[in-house]
Amino acid sequence: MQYSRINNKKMKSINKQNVMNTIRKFGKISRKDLTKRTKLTTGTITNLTDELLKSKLIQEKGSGESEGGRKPILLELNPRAGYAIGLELNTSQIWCALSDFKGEIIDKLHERVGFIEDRDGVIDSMVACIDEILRRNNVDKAAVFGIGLAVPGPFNDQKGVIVNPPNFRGWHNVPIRDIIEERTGIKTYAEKETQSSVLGEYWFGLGNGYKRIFQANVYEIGIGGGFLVDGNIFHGDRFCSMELGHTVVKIDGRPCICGSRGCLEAQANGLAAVRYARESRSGSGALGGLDEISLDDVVAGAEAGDAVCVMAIEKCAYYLGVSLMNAIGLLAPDAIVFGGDFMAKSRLLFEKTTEHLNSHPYFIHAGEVKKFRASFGIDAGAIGGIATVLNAFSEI
Amino acid sequence: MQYSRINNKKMKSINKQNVMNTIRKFGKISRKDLTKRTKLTTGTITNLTDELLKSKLIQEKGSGESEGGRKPILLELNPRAGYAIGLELNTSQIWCALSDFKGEIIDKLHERVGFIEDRDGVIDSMVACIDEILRRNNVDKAAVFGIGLAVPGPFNDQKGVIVNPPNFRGWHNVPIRDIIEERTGIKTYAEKETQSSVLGEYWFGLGNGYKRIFQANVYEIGIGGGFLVDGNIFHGDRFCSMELGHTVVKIDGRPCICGSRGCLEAQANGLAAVRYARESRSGSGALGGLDEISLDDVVAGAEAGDAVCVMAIEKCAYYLGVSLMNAIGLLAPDAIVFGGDFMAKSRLLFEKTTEHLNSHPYFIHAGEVKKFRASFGIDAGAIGGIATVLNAFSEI
DNA sequence: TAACTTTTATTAATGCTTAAATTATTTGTT
DNA sequence: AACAAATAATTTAAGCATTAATAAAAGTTA
Repeated sequence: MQYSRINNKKMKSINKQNVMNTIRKFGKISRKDLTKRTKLTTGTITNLTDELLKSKLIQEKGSGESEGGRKPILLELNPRAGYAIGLELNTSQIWCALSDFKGEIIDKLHERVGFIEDRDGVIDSMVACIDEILRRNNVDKAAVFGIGLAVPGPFNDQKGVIVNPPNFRGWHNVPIRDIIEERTGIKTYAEKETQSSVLGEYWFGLGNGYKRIFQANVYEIGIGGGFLVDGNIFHGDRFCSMELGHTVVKIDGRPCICGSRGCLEAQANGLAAVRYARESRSGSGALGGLDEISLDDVVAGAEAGDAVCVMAIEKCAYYLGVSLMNAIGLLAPDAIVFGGDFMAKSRLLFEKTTEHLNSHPYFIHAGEVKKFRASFGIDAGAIGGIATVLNAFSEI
Repeated sequence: MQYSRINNKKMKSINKQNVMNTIRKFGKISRKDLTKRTKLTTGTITNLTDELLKSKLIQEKGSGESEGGRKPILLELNPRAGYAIGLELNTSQIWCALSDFKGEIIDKLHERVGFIEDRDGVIDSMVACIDEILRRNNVDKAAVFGIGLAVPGPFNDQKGVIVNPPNFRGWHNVPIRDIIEERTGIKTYAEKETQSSVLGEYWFGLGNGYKRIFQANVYEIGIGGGFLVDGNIFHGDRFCSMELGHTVVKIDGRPCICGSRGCLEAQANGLAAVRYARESRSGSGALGGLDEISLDDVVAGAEAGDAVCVMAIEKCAYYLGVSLMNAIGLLAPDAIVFGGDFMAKSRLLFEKTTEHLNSHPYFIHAGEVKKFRASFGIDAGAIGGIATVLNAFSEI
C-alpha cells in the first residue's frame, strides 16, 4: 500500500481511527479485546481510549463476562456524541434520515420531488428537509458531524459534482456537495447512490467481514454499481467509477437513454421486464389493456408461475448475469449485494441471476462469491449517506 | 484509506520506503528536493539517506547546478546494491531478464517452450533460465533481491497459484511462486502477465504520473487486463482480477477456449482478425491458399489499404472498444495502455480502438483518458517482473 | 575578500509506542 | 472469610522517530 509521510501525529491519528473503527464494528468491546484486534499494546489502548472517553466520543457501558478474573469493562460509541444526516436524491424523491453517532436511525423524512428539472427548487427542498429533520428532533447544527448525500451517477466523486445524469435534465456539472455544505453550514460528503448503498451495507448490513464487495442496484428505471475495497469506496479518477448501468451488455441492443445502445440499464431494468412481457403477449395475440401492465404485475405474474412473466424476468436476469460476470472477472470481489427496488420485489430475478453466476464454465470461483440481497430498501442510499459521514469521521 | 497498526518502526519503514521510491522515480535527486517531494523535514531526510548510504542501497553521484548557494549533492540508487530477475512464462516461450538495482537491464535470455503440457519440464526450464542468466553474468544468488514472475491468468495473486489457464493443459492449481522460490532459494513474487506489464510501464515506461492505469494486452492468441491504483497492482480476493479477455462482449458470440461464448478474447484477438479476413474473402468468392493467411498478412494488408483486412482489424477494434469502454465505466482510469503483439503490430487497431473510446455519447470523460501504446514489446512481462521485485522491496 | 544564499548536518525537544512492572478486580478454593 | 490465582487495566520508564531550531559547509556575487 502506498503511504504518504508519517509522523507522530499522523501515527496517533491512524491508530486512534483504528480503535474507533474497531469499536464501531463490534458495538461493545473491552480494552483487552481492542488490543487483540488492533494489535496495539495495552498501554496505547489505555491512552487512546482515555482520550476518546474525555472527548465523549465513546463511553463505558457495563461489563462483560469474567474469564476467570477481573471482568472487562465494555466500551461503546457514545450515541450522543453527535449526529449524522443521510440524504438520497433521485428523480422522484428525497429520502432523508437522521442518526446518532452509533448509526441508530432517529428519524426519517421523505418528500416527493415535483419537477426534477427545477434544479434550484429541488436543492431548496433538500435543504428544507435537512432543516426540518433537525428542527423536529431538536438537534443543533453544531452537533451534526456531517451530511452524506447519495446522488445519481455519473458523479465526479473527487469534486462532488453531479455530471450529467440522463434523467436529470438541466443538472449539468452541479457541485452539489459544496452547495449543500454552503447552504447548511454543515460538513457535507457525497457519493453516487449505489456506492453509498454498499457502504451502508458494510457498516450496518451484511457486508461486514468481506474485503471486496460489489453491489448492483437494479431499479425499475436505473441500474447502478458500487464497490468497496477493505471498507473503502472505490473511487474513480476525476470521474465516477462503477457505472454498471451503462456498460454495454448487448451490442446493438435497445437504445438507452444515455444515447448508447444495449446498455445493461436498457436491457435489464424493471421497465425492460415490462416491455419483454408486453412484447411477448402481443406477439401471442393476446389483447386488452396490456399497455397498462406494470412491473408489479409482471413480478406477481412470475411469482404465480405465468410463463410470459417468468420469461420476462429471466431475460433481465440473464443480462444481469452477463454484466455481473464481467464485473466479477475484472474486480474479483468476495461478495455481491443485490439491491434496488426491482431486485427487492422479485425473488426470481435474484435467483436466476445468481444461478447464472454460479454456472460459468471458466470463472469457477464466481460460484464461491457470497451473494445476498441488500439489507435496506428505499432508504439504502440515505443509510449509506450516514455511513459515509461516520466513516469519514477521521479527523479526531 | 485503511491503515493497520503503526508504530515507530513501521513509521520509519514507510518514510524510508517513500524516500526510496522518490529517488527511484527521479533518478537523481538532492536531499533538498527529497524534503520537498516527501514532505519530510531536512533532519529526517539526512537521517534516512544516511542509513540508506550506509547500507549501500543508494550512493552520492555528482552535484547539481547551484541556485545561488551551495551546490546540491545528488543521490541515486546504487546499481550494484543488488539484482532483480523478471521472468515471463507463456504457452510458447520463457523470457527472462536480469537487471541491476536501478532497473537497468543487464542481460536477457529467451527460451522456447517445447510442450507446455510438460509441466515439470517447463518448470525445470524456468529454473534453468534463472541459473543460466546468473551464471553467465557472474551474479551470486545472495545478491538477488528477488524474482518476479509474470504468468498467465487466471491466477490467484494472493497465494501465487496458477489456477487453470485454458492454454495450459495439466496446469491446475500450480503454486508457481512457492515452487520457484523453493527451487531457486530466491525470494519470489508472481503476478498475472498483464498486471506485471502495467507495473513495468509505470516504473520504466510512460505510466508514471497517472493515478489509475488500465492496461489491455491484445495478443494473437490471448487478451489480458491489468490495473494499477497509485502505483499498486489492483489485486482480487483469492482470485485474479482484471480477466479482461474472458469478459463477454458479444452474447452468443464465438465459442471461446474457456468454454463460454463471445468472450473478448474470442472476438478480438489476432486469430479473430485472421478469421474475419478469411471469412470475408471466401464469402466474396476468392480462393487459393487463403487458409494460410497469417496475422502478419492481415496487418500488412490493412496497412496497404486492403478493404478486407481493414474490415477485419476494425472489427476487432470495435469489440475491444466496447469491452474497454465497459472497463472504463467501472474503473474510471486516467490512462489506458495498449500492449500485446497484435496491438504492437497494428497501428490501425490502436487508432480505431481509441477512436471508439473517444466517441461515446455519454461517458464523455472517456475521451479525456490518456491513451498510449505500451513501451515494451515481447519482454514487457519480464520487465514488469523486475518492477514487481523492486517495488516489493519494502522491508528495508 | 566579505557578505549572502543555498544545502546539509547537528542537537535538543517533543510525542508517540512499547515493554515491564504495578495495581485493580473477579473467581475459585480452602 | 481469607487467600491464591487469573484476568483486566494502568502506570512508568525507556526507546525511537520526527521536528524545529541552529550550526556548519559550500558555493555565488559584488
